[in-house]
Amino acid sequence: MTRLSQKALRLYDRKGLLEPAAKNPFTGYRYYTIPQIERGIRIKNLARLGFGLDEIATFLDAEERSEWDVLEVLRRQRRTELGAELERLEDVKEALSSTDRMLDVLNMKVPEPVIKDVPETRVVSKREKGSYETTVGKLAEELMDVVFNPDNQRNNVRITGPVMMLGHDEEYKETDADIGVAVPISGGITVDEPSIEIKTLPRVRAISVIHKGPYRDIDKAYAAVLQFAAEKGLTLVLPYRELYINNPNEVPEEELMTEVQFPVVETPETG
Amino acid sequence: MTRLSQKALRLYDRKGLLEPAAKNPFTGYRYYTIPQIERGIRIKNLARLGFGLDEIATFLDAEERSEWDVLEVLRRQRRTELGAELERLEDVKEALSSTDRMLDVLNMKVPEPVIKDVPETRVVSKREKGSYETTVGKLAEELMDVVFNPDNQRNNVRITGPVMMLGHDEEYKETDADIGVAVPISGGITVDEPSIEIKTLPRVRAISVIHKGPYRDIDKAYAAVLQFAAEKGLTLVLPYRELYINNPNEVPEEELMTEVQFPVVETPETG
DNA sequence: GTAGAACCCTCCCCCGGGGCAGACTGCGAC
DNA sequence: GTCGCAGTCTGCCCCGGGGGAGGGTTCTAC
Repeated sequence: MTRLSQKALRLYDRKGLLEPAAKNPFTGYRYYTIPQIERGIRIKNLARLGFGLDEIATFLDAEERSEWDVLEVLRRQRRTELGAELERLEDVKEALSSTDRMLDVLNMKVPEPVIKDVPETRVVSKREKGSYETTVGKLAEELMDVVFNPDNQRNNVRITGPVMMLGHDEEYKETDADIGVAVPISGGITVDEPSIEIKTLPRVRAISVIHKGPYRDIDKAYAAVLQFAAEKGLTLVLPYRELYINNPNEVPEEELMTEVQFPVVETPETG
Repeated sequence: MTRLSQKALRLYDRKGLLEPAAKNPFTGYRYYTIPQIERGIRIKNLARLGFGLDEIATFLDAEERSEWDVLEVLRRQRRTELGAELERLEDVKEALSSTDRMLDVLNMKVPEPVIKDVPETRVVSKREKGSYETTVGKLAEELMDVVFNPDNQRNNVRITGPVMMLGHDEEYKETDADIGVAVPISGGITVDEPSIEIKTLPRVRAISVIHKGPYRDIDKAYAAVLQFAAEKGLTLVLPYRELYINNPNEVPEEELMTEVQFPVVETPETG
């Protein structure tokens, strides 16, 4: 009658949520009375609405004491959760609508920004003005030369993560862009060239999106970041970072992976 | 980068879904390579679409061997499941939209039919024609008298479930309705009156809906049954049963509970 | 060289039950 | 009385991880 399984009944008994009126102490058989069946049905209904068992306990308790505001709070809370869940499932439904769309999602052709805490990172870096196309590669090579020079190798200096670009410009500049390149390292590195710095990039909260495919399509990732920031009411903070996850010399263009990390802060209240 | 938690990574390792390229046998530390990170991202994406871990394994395996039809099957299957889930959540959302609606659901003012297997039941019963109002009560009393007569009490005859009405009419009849009343019992009962039968009601699949409130509103329950049967393409079979869960003499009208059980069979194909 | 912070590891309990094993019981039928 | 089926019991493992304990390991900074 309650549409609760034996398992559920036993569980509720153990939790004290619905204890049988009588329990044969010899055989352990559980016997329920009519009011308990009714309570069971209400538990079942609450569970169907997605409440957890402890919430259900709170709910029934509050109801018994006529604390209506508690019920109201629980309901609103649950409705909010449910809204988020539904939204997510709608997206999933869209992604499952056709095989092509599903494969696009799998292959990350659809950018999916997330907010992420990026930890402190110790890097060796160099900053210069120039065009993206030539400068990033050049600086990266210079830094690699430093890391791999015999002195530093002897000191057990190692690369601890992907090479990244730090962008300091508010807008896209074809030439004369303010570009930093950084290589995460560990170990006691020594550098003679004064333009090369050892520093620790601060911990930041950032919008992160992974772009897979030719680098020339990277603007899609940035578009996604901007939209996400606008939706969530976040303010972007410079410098942003671009992490080159795999090596252009080793994989075909289609397989290239780049992670964009754009630091954000909560947008302050106006006034 | 994969947005997978440590916990998830460890789990996938144990399941063989994503094993680290290297595992320091001394410290147990896990180290992943770029292709593994990519695999990790795809696993994460599949998980977001709601696939189970074993399905994900099947999926990635099939993909590797270019068995596209397998992917297609998995996708369709998942989409169907998701559709059902979404439908359910839409109902839940509606139920949570206001406090009143939520309480209506809890108090079973909204009938919710389910399909249920009703087991065999041994009953003592009597059948007669008359009007519902008078006949059910009369027959029930007669049956109770039989069960509680000294002879049967001595033989440990007991009532094992709620009194029920068996309806044999296709349509509602104000008078001259074909009405049976049955009381589930255990024990070796003896009956002298020939119009009272001992029989075993067969096991049936039935649409079940619990009605709470005054008996005069029972038609809502039947309306729900008819609609449900039509939706699922089921054919109703007589006799239906009405179970009187609690006793009208003990509880107020508002608390009365009645379960309607209407046996069904799959509608046979036409032609 | 060493201290301390920040990692990582393994192991165990939690959600809300479903499935299954193995043992016992209740009950109708003979 | 007693046989046998069906029902119930307890207990353990499973889902897909999250949370936390308790212990070892990097790594930077002094």
